Amino acid sequence: MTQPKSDPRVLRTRRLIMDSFIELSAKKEFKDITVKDITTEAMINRATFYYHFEDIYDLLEKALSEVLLVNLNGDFYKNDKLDEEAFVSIFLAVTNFQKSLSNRCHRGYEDTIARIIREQLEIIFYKMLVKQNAGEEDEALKLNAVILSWGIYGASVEWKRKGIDVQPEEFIKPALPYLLSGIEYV
Amino acid sequence: MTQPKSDPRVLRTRRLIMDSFIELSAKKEFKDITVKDITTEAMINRATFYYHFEDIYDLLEKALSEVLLVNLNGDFYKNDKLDEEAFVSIFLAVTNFQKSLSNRCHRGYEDTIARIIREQLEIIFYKMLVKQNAGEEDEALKLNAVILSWGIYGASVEWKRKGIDVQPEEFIKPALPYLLSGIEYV
DNA sequence: TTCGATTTGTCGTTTATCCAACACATTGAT
DNA sequence: ATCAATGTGTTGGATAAACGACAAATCGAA
Repeated sequence: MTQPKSDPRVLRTRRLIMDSFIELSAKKEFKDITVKDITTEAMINRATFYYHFEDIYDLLEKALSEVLLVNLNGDFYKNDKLDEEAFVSIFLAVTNFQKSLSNRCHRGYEDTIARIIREQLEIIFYKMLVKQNAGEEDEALKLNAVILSWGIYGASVEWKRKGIDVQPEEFIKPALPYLLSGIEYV
Repeated sequence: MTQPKSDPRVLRTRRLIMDSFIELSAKKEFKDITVKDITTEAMINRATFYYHFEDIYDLLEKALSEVLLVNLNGDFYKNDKLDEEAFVSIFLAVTNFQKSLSNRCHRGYEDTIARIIREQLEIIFYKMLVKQNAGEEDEALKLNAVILSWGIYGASVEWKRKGIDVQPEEFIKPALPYLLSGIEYV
């Protein structure tokens, strides 16, 4: 994992690349986007791309993570504790994210996207659990975060399967007790 | 005179600086704008500013040149020849430029602005004269360009003195024969 | 005036970006 | 199947940008 650099040049270049990629994603499918397209749009050298990203899949991963994180942070980070309201708004963020993706047509990468979403959820849950239960054993919190992330992600998949006519709130609220049964530190 | 560099880093940085300066000019007066302000807004290092510009006056000069050139190129470069229509549209560009400047409040730099406008006009006229009279003696064309630039610039000053209720077209059209008397290569 | 704070230019070093070139896929048309 | 064109990923050397530090200049208030 690359540690976050603070050099302005790095931040600027990564932003240019990310924005260009998201821009292009709105026009083409992922499979038709080349590294050359991105670097041309971003007006940076192609070699510079490889300085920051393994390849185009690495970029996809990081771009998706970022977009999802923006979605998540906007909403629920205000009250800082994992109550019912927090779970509902996290679930809403995830389902909104899935909807916006299906517009952008990243077909053929559902499993990649799934993994990214779940990993990000795990990170978020772990952070919130640490805040809420300061001083607890790390491993136990980590395990809880894993379970919660799989649970919420599974719920979003199930919601998707049911079709868009079901409101996410109405779907998740009755399911929450089941998801939380067996969770220690919430 | 610095020769135009083609390195993308150079172009990008200069654009960032220029845009930030123009941005700031809309909010503050020129005298209240510091190099630090500009580089902070542009998110570039202060030392990098001095790599591209002598000082803030150098930037003012180059920024004004560019803005004026954009004004000029947009309009009249289509028909490529110095007929009456071309003179009218050049004059319009200059007077529009002066109006937009008086909004942006660059007080105390009227003479600098004047010089820049005239120099740019000279460059434009020379280019067009070269196109029109391919193969003529350089010095004669240069002289004509100088005379034309002073003439048009003088006319714009005179127009400004008269107040904005006079339409630029109506002002310049009757004056053109006087401006052009004694010009050889038009 | 004097003092402190801010701005201005400059410099040497480190780091990110550019560039040209390369071998190796992948693609698409004939 | 072949060939040309295009994309991929990597390298080494050149150059621009970042950074911290510095002395000098400018400004404003005590």
